[in-house]
Amino acid sequence: MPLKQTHWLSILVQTPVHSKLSQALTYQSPVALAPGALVRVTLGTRELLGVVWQVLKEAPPEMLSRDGKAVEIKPISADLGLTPLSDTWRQFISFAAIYYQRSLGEVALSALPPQLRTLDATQMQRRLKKQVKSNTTIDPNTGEIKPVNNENEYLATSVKLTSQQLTVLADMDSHDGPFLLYGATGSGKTEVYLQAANKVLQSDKKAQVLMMVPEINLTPQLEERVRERFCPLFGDDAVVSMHSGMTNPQRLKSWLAAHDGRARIVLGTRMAIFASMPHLNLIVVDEEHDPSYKSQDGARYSARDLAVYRGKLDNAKVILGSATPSFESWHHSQSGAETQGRYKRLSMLDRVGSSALPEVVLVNMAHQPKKTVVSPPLLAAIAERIRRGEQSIIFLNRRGYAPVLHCADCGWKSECPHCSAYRVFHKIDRTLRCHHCGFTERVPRACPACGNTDINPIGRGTEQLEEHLADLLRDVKRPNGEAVRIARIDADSTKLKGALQQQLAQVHAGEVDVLVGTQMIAKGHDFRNITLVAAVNPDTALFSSDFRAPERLFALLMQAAGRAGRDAAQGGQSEMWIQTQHPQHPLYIALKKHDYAGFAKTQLKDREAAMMSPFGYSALVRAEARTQEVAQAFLNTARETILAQAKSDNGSQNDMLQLVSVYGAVPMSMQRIANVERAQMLIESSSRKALQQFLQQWQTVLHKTPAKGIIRWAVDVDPLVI
DNA sequence: AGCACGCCGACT
DNA sequence: GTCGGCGTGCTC
Repeated sequence: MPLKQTHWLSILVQTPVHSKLSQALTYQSPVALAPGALVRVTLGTRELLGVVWQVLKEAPPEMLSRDGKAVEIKPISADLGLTPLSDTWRQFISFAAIYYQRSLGEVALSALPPQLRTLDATQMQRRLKKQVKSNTTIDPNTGEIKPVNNENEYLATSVKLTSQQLTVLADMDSHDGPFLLYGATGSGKTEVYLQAANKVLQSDKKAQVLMMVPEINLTPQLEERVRERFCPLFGDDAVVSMHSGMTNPQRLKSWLAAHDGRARIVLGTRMAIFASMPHLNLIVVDEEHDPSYKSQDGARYSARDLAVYRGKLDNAKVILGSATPSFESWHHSQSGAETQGRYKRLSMLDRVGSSALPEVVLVNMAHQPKKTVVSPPLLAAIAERIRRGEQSIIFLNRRGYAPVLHCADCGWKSECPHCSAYRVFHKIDRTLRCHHCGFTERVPRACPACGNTDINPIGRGTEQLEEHLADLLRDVKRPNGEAVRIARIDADSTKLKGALQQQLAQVHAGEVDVLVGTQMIAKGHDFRNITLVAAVNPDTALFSSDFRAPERLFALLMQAAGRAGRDAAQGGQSEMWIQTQHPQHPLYIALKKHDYAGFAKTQLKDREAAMMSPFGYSALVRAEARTQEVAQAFLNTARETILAQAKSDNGSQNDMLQLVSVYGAVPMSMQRIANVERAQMLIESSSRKALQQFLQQWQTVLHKTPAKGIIRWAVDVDPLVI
């Protein structure tokens, strides 16, 4: 029913890119609303959260439904009454949606806290009132209620900055950025972030800072440091967290605090890049090389790349920090005509307290007996640490007891019936578990194929390594004569909530002598008393088909090495041991010299020759179906359509296609997961612009391609693995 | 994506 | 007779 006086609005709701409703919908409102306002609207029988995207100047042209009747434009149900989202926030969402080939509605709505979708207007108002209350404190003496004092006196920190930290901070003051802060582990990057943040927050009463970390559970120390530093200055609710481990009410609370400007610092994982921060002045991306900044579901965005764009939009400085930057960032921060130095590189090569980086020791496993797990020299080195009362970390990137169970008689292997993968043998509960779909069974007594009772594990995982080390070290005694204490940290040992924190605390308290684990312990943890870090079998990544595997291995080993000798007193005697069949491999040679720059240079040369990122751009289309044929046929049909279209069009489309290569559909490297077949198609271009243009049209073609039997499909722009 | 409508099989 | 299976189609 048309209202007497009405305002026409285009409004975004949660709609997937697949559906016909991927565009903004039109509603009307009796009162004027600004773009960015949050409203509730009806869609069919449901009531949904909507974001006002545009205010239309006039009544929209009449839409006709299939049966020829005019589609009625409904009024909105309610305005939630929040401050509208900013123009730059909306621009940012638009950019992300276009760049990553998703609908506006999907990106905008998934950028908001989930609970906002369920609250109606009255619940929202109640919530806001509560929020105001929590922003006040009760004076313990008078019982008087007063607002938190946000204009606290400046607390001078007792931290003494190194000269390189001061240099870097001065450079950040005098340049616009974005900055690549290239700093060795232990060089004091975190202190630079805190100082930079402090400066911004002190100089502008409203300024906000966004700090991103790869995984917040793994870096509680950073959160602690940020709170310790800034809560006394700006109040307890000036620092909020945003990550998926929080409950929905907590997430809403943090989001609202950031949105209305009360939160001065937002500390979060990749999702925090979409936080509404009206006075955003600084973005820090810690460990910017970390793959977890790239989302692997829904809109597959890179929070690191988006951070650079958001900084530009919001006129905020951007600091990307790492000891082993992504090759993309490294390349972009090179001075030279080619890259025009898009980022400003700032280096901090000395460790605080001038503790040396640990010495890298390579053990040539080709000279060891065939099935050696822990070589005698490494074992001796570990034993030596135990006798001295020092700690060691041993890395193995395979959890479970053994990656596969095998029957020597008939050749049966413990394949997962639902995936193209082996089920892993877990001795601890005598199960075979698929690490992809979770399918679990008791270990069979005899070979399921031939009945032979002699079935054996092949290879080894952390569980077995822990057992093996306990055996090898059983006669070694600690300084006080007690037996060795060995612990294991991996996804299995930390399944229970809080288990990780508890286990880490044990290591910190010195209750563990040897820690066995997967890469989850390589990240972010400062263990003071660790003087030996060893990678037992890192070679697999050297010859992986994944072109980023060497980069990741190098970063992981550097990071792992950084765990050792954080204490200046022990820095000199700390060691990083690597057991390898290929001690002459350039990666290990570079690692031995702690030569990230040299390694990056040779790797970037290879990538340039192959026109890979950052010299070329790519996207993947992935399709899932019950059969591989159906998945591939869908992709190939779409490909033929767009190629035919371009051929018949002699103009711009054809020109664009000259710059883009579209390859045929192939099975994904993990071809089948949980009985779903997966196929992918690679699209490459030397021009980002051409690739974007192509993807734009590709999107419509894909939508029109018959998708019978297709479970889902999605485009992944700038994929991590090809 | 939800959610309703709709048309066929085994149950209190 | 009804509960419920998931196929088709619509939502400003």
